[in-house]
Amino acid sequence: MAVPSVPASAATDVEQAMFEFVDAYNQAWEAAANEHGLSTAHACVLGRVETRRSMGKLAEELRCDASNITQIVVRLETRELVRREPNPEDRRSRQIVRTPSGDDLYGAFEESFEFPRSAAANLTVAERKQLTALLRKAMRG
Amino acid sequence: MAVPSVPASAATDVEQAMFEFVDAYNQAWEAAANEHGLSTAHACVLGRVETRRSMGKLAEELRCDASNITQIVVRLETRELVRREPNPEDRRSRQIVRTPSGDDLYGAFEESFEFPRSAAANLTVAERKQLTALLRKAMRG
DNA sequence: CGAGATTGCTTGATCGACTCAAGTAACCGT
DNA sequence: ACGGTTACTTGAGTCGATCAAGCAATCTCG
Repeated sequence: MAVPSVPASAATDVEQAMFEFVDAYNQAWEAAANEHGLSTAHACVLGRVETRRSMGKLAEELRCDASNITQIVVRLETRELVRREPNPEDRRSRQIVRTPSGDDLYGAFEESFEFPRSAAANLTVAERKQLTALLRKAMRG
Repeated sequence: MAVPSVPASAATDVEQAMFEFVDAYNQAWEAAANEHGLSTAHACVLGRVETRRSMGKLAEELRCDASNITQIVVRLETRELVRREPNPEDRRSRQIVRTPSGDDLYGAFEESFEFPRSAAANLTVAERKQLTALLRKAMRG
């Protein structure tokens, strides 16, 4: 599915453009993940643990239940893409880190997720600045 | 989860802004759906059938298996949000239509999905035009 | 016309993602 | 040191998604 969607009849022109952009982004993101044998959930987690993080922090950042994270991390661990290390300062907690092969895989994934890069490349320097400013302003502010 | 994500370390400024925008959009969309007791999949389908569509067309538009659509439409039908009508021109095919209460619910959902509207409202008319143009250009040409 | 392929959808099996409730171990406060 | 809280795990259950099979309607072409 992976389609935020809004029927073809989407309101104004900007709104339509926003929808199309978001949809294209989402699609490209999912496709890139799949290319590397990652589900979107796995890619999310793998992305976050570029720097060491606890399970709880991951759950919070990804806005889901801790038990969901457990499950995903376990699968990533059996694929040896991440490791769960004990936290010497709090033995309840576990620190998740990418393994070197996790780094490689995620690197390859990012590489093939060229949508944002190529979107940026379609714009001049000035336009990029403008777009950044407009997006930020649109998002409330 | 619902986080396309890219680690905090996301490349350039525009790319970061794009990510944040997409993420905010996705989140708002999902939240609006949930507010009305809709999963994202249900909201997708319900949105599409504003105008009559066959199962196959839905599957194609939403890029998923036909059996997935069957399942979702069945659930929507038991909630009386859509109806499956026979297609007199091809008795294998079924036309999906929203019921009046489906219309109401989807209307309420769209109403509460104010992200794109308010994003647009944060911009001047000229800025909206600019943003539309930039997004389209970024998306390839 | 009619047998064989194709199309449109449904069913059933299976898996992953997600949530919730319950459990366990470690920590913290008094 | 006991009670409550925190960090995570486990188990049950649901939904979303895909695949393989099946069935009926339609199409095709000899």
